[in-house]
Amino acid sequence: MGRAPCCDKTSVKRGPWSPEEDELLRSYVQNHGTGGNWIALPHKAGLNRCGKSCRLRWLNYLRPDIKHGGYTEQEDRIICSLYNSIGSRWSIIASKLPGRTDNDVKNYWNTKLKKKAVAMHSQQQQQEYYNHHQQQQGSGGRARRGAGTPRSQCASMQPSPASTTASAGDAACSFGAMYSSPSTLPQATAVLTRYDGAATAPLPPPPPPQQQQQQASSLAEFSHAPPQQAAATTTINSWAGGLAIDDMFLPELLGVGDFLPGDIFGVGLAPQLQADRASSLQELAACYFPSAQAAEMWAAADHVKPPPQAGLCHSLT
DNA sequence: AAACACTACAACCGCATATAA
DNA sequence: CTTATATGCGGTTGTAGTGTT
Repeated sequence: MGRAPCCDKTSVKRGPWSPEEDELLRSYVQNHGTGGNWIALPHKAGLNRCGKSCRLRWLNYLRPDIKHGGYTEQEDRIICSLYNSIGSRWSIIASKLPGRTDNDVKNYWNTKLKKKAVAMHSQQQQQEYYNHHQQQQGSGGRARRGAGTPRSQCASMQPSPASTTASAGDAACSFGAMYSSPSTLPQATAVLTRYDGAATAPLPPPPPPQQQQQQASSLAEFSHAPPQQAAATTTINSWAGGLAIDDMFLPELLGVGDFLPGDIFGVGLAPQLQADRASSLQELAACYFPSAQAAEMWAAADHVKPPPQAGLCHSLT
């Protein structure tokens, strides 16, 4: 049959860790390692704790390479960029930030960064509203997204649908915000779709046929999604709508200098540059494909090689 | 000084997936 | 192949510290 029970949760200590417990766990792991068995570890280490709790304590707090607080501007941008692209995949985001844990990044986002994003998004919308009215009053000049707004971090925060948790009151996670003013988006703005089978938010109403065609062609042009699925974007819920690419930080994250819409997966890059960045691109691409099959479909489209088996998405921090 | 509100973050909970028996 | 457990992860909660009234 199966394995032995994890622990008796009624008899183990819970709540905050004491310095003594920390020291016991730290010294044990440093001397013996985890042994790949967190369940047995607390007993061996002389701790009256659940193995799960020990693992969490070690990974999120006691590891020697952990950084606490003091997030840099660059880290903020990386978090925003990745959240914008892949949603609340904290372990993936944290893996891009040396010394940071998923729990830490998650807390940082929920307590600080999200509020900043909401404020900036609100400011951006006000600006768009203002620009729209200026345009209607015949002042000429096309409304520019974010015009007059400092192009700083999180200015484009519009979390992906799948990142939402259906908390209707949460402006930062408002699906509608993504589509709040599509007419004000520059016509050339590319549309990025990503796979997420667990999209919880409702899809926006389908655009008129002409716009659908235009959207499909923009998808084909930039090839953000595997072509077979990109063509079916408007009919397959798994491709959870469109996400405006208005993000200046992914290229920095990926180490790509001149970023063009569509370059996330290497399309449009010079061959040499594409080769140089293949690893990073594949890592990110891996985040978009739920299965090896999808990755193969992507590979069959002759864009990039399929993500490695043990890709970014499967690695822990 | 006390009461209340807010913030930050550690820890817990539950679910999905991997894996051992 | 089936079942039960281990592990990893994201969401949520609890609480200590700090600021405000």
